[in-house]
Amino acid sequence: MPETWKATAKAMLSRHFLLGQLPDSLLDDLLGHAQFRRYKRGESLFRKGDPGDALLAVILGKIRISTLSAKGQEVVLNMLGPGDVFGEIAFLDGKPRTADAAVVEDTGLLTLERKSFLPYLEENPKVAIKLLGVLCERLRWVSDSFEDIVFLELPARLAKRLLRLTENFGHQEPSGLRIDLKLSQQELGHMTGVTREAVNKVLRIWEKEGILTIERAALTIHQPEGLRAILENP
Amino acid sequence: MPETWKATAKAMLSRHFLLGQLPDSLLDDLLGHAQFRRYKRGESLFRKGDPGDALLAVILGKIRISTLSAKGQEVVLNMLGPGDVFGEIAFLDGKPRTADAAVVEDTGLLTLERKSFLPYLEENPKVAIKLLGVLCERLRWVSDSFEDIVFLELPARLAKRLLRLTENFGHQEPSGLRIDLKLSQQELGHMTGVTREAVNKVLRIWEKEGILTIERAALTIHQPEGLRAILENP
DNA sequence: GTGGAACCGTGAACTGGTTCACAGAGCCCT
DNA sequence: AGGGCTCTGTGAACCAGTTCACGGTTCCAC
Repeated sequence: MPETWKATAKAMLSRHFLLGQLPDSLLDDLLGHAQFRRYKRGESLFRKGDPGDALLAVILGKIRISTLSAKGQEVVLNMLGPGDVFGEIAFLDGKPRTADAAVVEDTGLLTLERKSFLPYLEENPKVAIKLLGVLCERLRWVSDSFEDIVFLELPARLAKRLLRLTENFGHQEPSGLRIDLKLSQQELGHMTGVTREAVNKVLRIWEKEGILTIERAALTIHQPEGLRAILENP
Repeated sequence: MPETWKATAKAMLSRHFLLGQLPDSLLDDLLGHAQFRRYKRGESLFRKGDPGDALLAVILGKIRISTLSAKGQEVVLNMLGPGDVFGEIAFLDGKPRTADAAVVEDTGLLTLERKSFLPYLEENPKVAIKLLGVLCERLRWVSDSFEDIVFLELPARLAKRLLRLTENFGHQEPSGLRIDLKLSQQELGHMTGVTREAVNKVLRIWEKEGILTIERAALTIHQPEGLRAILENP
């Protein structure tokens, strides 16, 4: 998408659950301020504490949002794919970034700079209101994750995470839903706030029960209901 | 404050870290849409999942924001005092409340209804932008709490919480900073995601070390540095 | 193809925090 | 002023998840 990126990006944004409701002309305006760039897998986009203040939208590829503890322990907060928007916090308040963002596989991103956008925002309250919606959504998500980690124990947390991953990244296959993010058990541990070994033990139990099968960089869920059941009861 | 509440409320809001920067006329406008009411201690303002969509501001008194797990375990997310604003999420997106709010001690609240405010918002982008700031602030706070709970263990979490409480609710006394929220060790447990007994054990150690003294419904911190030190190392 | 590197599987010992159980302290209501 | 409450202190058994340790797999680069 070397030169046609604007069209693709517009199509993508207009499919966004909130931004999509904006009138066509406003979307064009927005894109007028934006830039498109490609990134290679492994690249770091920014780190927690960095001053950057751009808003980013994933056009294609996969992005990992994470944080490191003082002792180097990592937590993956989210995995993003095409259509997802991130970096809104620093973008909106101009303060340091709240987490790390890195490219998981080759990616194209839309970038919107704070300074080129703020004046525009004042004149377009509709856009501001949409953004309020985006932030509320994000806030609900984070609060939810918070509750999960204090209330649920590992099996439930892991089940929930896998279900969420299937929603965003699962392909339907004859044998079941396949998640083929390059997802090591280590990473799954980081997503659930737990060690590699603990994840392994739970996954193997589920494999024995026929709920899923484990492959190298992928998982196939045969019985999503099995996972849902774990969420419901003790 | 039976009839003069508008003046008091205005004074309070103008001291708010973000809303205070709004021009005087806008503040008056805002207050024109607001209502004042008193609440008795123990009253529930709303529960998670309720449809309510008002924005609330504490004029005086104390409010507890919390959630319950499926099995009835409670987590206190925050304690609010005069000048604090809450309920913005449901207010802004019109969806169900994300947590419970209850009155800890007799309280006066300013209430702003979503429907009477939304049209106004479209015409005053400056207010929308301030609200974006408020949401960013909240998002940073929640993300922070999230990291605390996965990265820090109990002593550090508790130390951090106590320091935060002294900031908002501590009185300076000859012997040290006194927190006299009616704060049972049970509640402290709820705030740190841990049992009453676990809190007790840590507090007693600190008492023996002279960092603080425990009274019935209060704590006196003699050496805040002691707590800060716990945050820094292992 | 082959040698390393990164990932997976699993078991044993350990640990921070829970659960249960019970005894004492302070509080408030009549 | 005394009887019940809720809150505190503490110890013993227990448990989910960690840490450590090590052997086996799969992948990829040369």
